[in-house]
Amino acid sequence: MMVESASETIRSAPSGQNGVGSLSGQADGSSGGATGTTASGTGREVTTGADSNGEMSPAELLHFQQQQALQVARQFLLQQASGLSSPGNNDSKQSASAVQVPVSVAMMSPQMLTPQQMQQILSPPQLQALLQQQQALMLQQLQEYYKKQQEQLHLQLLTQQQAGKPQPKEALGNKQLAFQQQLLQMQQLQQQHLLNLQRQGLVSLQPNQASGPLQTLPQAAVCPTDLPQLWKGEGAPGQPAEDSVKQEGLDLTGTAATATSFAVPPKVSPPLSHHTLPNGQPTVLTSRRDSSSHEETPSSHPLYGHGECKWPGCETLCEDLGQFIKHLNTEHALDDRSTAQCRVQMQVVQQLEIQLAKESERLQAMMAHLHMRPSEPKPFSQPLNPVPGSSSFSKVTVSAADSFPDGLVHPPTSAAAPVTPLRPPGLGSASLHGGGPARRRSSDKFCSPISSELAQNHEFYKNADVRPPFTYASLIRQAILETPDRQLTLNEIYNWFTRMFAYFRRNTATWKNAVRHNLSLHKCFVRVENVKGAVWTVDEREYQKRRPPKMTGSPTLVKNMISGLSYGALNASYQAALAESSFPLLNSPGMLNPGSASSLLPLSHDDVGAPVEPLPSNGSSSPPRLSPPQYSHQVQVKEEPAEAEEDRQPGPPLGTPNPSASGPPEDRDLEEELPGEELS
DNA sequence: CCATCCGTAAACACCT
DNA sequence: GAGGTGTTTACGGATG
Repeated sequence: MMVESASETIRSAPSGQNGVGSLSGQADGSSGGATGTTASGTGREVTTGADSNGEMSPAELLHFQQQQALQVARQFLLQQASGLSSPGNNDSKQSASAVQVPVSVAMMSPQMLTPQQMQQILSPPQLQALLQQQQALMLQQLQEYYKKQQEQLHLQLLTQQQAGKPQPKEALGNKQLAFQQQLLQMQQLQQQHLLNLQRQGLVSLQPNQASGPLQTLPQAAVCPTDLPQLWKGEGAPGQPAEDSVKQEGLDLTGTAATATSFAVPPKVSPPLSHHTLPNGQPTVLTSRRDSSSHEETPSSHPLYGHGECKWPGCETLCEDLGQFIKHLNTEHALDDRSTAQCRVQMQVVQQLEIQLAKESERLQAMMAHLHMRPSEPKPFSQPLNPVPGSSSFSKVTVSAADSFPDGLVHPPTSAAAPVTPLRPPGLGSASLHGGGPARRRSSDKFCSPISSELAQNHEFYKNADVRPPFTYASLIRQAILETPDRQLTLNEIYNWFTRMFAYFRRNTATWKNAVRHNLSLHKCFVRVENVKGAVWTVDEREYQKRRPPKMTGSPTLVKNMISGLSYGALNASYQAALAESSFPLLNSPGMLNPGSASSLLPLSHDDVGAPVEPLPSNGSSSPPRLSPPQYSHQVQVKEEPAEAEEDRQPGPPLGTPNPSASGPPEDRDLEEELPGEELS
């Protein structure tokens, strides 16, 4: 148990009842040895009739769009492979524009990469850019489609009138109704598609821009952190949440109507509303079936997984798909509430997109830097490349790592390799390189502060229902260390989890159990009796003991990457790459590395004092937790460490449970200092 | 194949 | 008794 060589990451749990929709959307339970991502590979090369005209059904059109997206992506890959990628592509926007390949051209691309392959090769930002562009395109075409339909309808009406045929009113009405239904159908398809994409984490759509990828993202009127609450709130009928959404001015209905028209007045007969919904394919990038959404996919539904409804805030248990469909039709019919929830979801997507854009920028800069391309200084929050000589990968030392919060620099040797965008298909993608997607095995080698990573991305985790790529132990530790007095009650730990990660706002029973389990199981967590009760502290020594001295990059990372390309996994991977590099560092006995000594300090510093913004988290009921800085002045000791620790801390020499009580030599002392230091 | 780690589930005890 | 807190065991998946 001392050696925590294994994954330091929290992988997507197949078990939990619901898992993250995004993570486990595809296969229930553990069935997915190759979980998810499977189906998408096939049937990919479909060449749908190019002219998306009258004949094409909405579903086909969508499918067509998806194909186009894939083709464009492939084209992009080609460009990259041939080194065409302009160095200027530092941010996703540029990437996006750079990818503007005429559809026709894209369609002709000889490259036949599977979506998985592309995902393996393309970095998240790249995918993001590609998909966003494609979505914009898609929306445009959909709009055209709408127009055509309308024109057709008008024409029909006109001709009928001209013909003087006394068209029974009902007939007209029926036609219009039919048209409306068709529109609605398409809209739902769109919505479905968007949801799918969003769940896959690959794309999110800006409601109010039908075209034009990635642009100034209109800040959501709703605070991202409110979203989860909104969901919950909306779950109950007559909740104010819905109203709040409306009054928040989410005028998406008007502006977004073209994109995702949730605004369709529910005058259309309900029955048809949901038939089209069932079945997006949880698989990555969706497959053909996905688009041909009229046929029921018997086995899956994007809103159904692990036996429960994944409609935001719902989680109703449904034994089978049929039951779920029923539930969907009854509980989530096309009504005001559902519409409002969709709007909220759109906001979620928006936020994710924003976050993704940020991350994309960062990644681009990282890659640019590691490529040694003259990357223009990005407006990062992070002061990277302090290391002048950093240009040489081989020489990245631990100290350098300090300066490399995000740079997943693999100090020795292979550092360069990971960066290359193109890699043997079987191997991990460069973009997610080194750090390893979900697991941190290789992390030791990477020296970048991650807790900082966590801090930097905490906005992301806060809003995105993505499982953080850290183990429970790491997270717990982080939670505890983030507090000025380095101790938390169980409940406070819970609160931290829910506050920091959207993912942990669900399945509370599961992860709370895991938290308790970890607290009890790991020696590094020390329970200290308190007046009020008990608080938990971290024994850094023990914690560090867990880390194995040697770990090198492993192919397993790759595997993870490949297998887990779903939304969560993708992000997790990305995050993990960044994150893992930091946590470990903190954890690792810095002593091992001579150079690390210096870095250890700052790092742990970073770790501890991580700039985690306090951010009013409406999410949790937790008492407003101040950021360390604000806290510093507070009372250090919640209570004197009663003598109740022996039970847990029998013997470890340094095991003084209460950090503040007796500062264990180096580490602890250091850590103690950190807060103050950081604060000042 | 084995050992280890991790996450999850669950049973149980204790306390409020 | 219900619920929260802790502890412990068991299991399966992932990994080296």
